Amino acid sequence: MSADKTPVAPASNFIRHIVERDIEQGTYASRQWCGEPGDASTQATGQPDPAKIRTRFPPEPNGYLHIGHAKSICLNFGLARDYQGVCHMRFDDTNPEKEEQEYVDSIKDSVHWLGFGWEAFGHSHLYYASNYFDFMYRAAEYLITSGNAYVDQQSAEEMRTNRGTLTEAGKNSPWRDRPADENLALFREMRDGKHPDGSMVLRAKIDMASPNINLRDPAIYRIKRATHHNTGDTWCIYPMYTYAHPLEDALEGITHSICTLEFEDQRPFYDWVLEKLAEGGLLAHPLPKQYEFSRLNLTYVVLSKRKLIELVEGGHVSGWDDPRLPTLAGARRRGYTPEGFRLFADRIGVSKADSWIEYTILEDCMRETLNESAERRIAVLDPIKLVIDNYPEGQSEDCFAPNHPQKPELGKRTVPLSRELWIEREDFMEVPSKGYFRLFPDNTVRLRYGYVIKCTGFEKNADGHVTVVHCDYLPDTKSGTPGADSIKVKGNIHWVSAAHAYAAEVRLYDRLFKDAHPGSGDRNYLDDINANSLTVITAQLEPALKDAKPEDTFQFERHGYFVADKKDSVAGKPVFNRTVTLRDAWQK
RNA sequence: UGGGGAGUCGCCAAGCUGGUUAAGGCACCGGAUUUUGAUUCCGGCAUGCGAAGGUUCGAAUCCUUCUUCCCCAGCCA
Repeated sequence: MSADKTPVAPASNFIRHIVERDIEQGTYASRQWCGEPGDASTQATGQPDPAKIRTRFPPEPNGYLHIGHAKSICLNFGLARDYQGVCHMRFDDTNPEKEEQEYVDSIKDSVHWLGFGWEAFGHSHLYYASNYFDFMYRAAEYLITSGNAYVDQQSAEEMRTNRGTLTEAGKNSPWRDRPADENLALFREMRDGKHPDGSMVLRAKIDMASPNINLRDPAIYRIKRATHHNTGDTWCIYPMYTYAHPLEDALEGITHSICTLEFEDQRPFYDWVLEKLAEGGLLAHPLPKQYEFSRLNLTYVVLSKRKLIELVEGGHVSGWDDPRLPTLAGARRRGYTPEGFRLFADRIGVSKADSWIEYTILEDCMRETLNESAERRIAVLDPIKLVIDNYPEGQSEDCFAPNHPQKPELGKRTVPLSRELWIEREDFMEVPSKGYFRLFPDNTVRLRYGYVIKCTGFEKNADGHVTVVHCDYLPDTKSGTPGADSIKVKGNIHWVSAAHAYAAEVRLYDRLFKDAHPGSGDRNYLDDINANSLTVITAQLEPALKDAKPEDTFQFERHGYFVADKKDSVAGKPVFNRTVTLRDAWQK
């Protein structure tokens, strides 16, 4: 069925147009690539770059990836894939205080899980900003000697006041016109640990009166005595993101540097740095260009790093991989699929408009991919006993259920039928509501893959709750036999033999927030938490489910998609997480 | 009251070097098939492109004014 469904090419977007235009005009055709990142003279020894374009996914390893990152990953790696390019996996690790190896590992894992890799043209394109510290330092010295940077000894406080405001120009630092050789000596002292943290900073010398605040002599190097996860204690000065990022891109031969809208104001500085270093011969044209797109906003979800941390540390969820969290680790445990995320990324598109994607779009992408891939199984989540009074006690027989209705090649499995079954509580009504066509007194219904039965009665307990439903089966109506269709019934309910069922823990997840825009208005987003986002039940499952392996996904027929939990399942005793329910036209 | 962005159907989003019946997806509404009230299939769904003027034979596309929303004053990224 998927064969005749030609995969729809991702919708066009402004970034694709730019890439296509650049390829057509040969904007980057003259780039040299020596096989690894390097400055102008190093790359000059290389060959014409076999990659038509180079993009990069540059997370800071200071947290877990979330759905918003998935959009960026699909964009950057997708572009490289579609235009014979390469996407570099790059860790932007310029702030040792916040970064850890643990995050590096989980990020790599998530990118791979999403289906992308960084092996191309015979090389592994895994890079770290920290590997460029030597070059960044050298480039900073060049900026100093060329009169484009100076060491400022104002306090952070003074720098802030002298930066001016959005509407007023800033004031020049008293150190702004220090001679280059003094700046150079001071900068070297900074590097050599002669000055305490925070005592001075290297600043680009641009324009304190610029209407763009980011151009009012931005800091590019700070003193910070911290052990770096990669370079250890080699350095006590570290470059700032705004300075480091364009250099990283340039050294790696990145053609299209794609980031989110909030960096738009930063672009003039990005170009400024690159241009200055190109003038000095440290970098070669053509230089990378930065393009910005709007970040993902999802209804009912919170994606800010700060809030995610708060949810985890505040104990509102069980950890970074809690299935209710929008982290990729959580989504994976929830049973969300890489295919679903890729479909989602294609579906929501890329633009510069602020937007809120409806959460159901994501769910629908998961349903769509899971419907295709997940085998069907039977599970009774809210069990009530059904007794077939005319079925012999102690007897049982096999019924045959296809593993996938649209894929007969996946075969069938047997499910045992006996006198006492578990059925879904909501599949019986003492007094049927209008349009209800399942079980109620005197109604006939099919036991899916089994017999047609007729409801003959029911029992109630003292509280008035139905405890047992009674029925008779019609012997000649077994599914797959010639008489199966002799009686037409509208209702079709699933069941599990009580004597053979596997009673398992099943977690039913719902959205973490009850408001589409958590924390909007003057509310605290924590007050919008849905108190019923997790329901743990004991369900009665068909016997075959006992052998499910961690991360096996299934459709529990008439319910939804479920996954055997990655963490809490043990051999022979899997527990299941509900990924997403099936659509239900009836409940509306 | 500085600078940078964005406003096309309920939600996304093409189109924007002027000329198309204003793509497509999701949602929604019909109807068909169906041993999942699932899936699949077929059909419907913007005289309208934030607003008002203007240019033009012709404008979502060009010009002017207005309006709404988002981002920026870390030695974070």
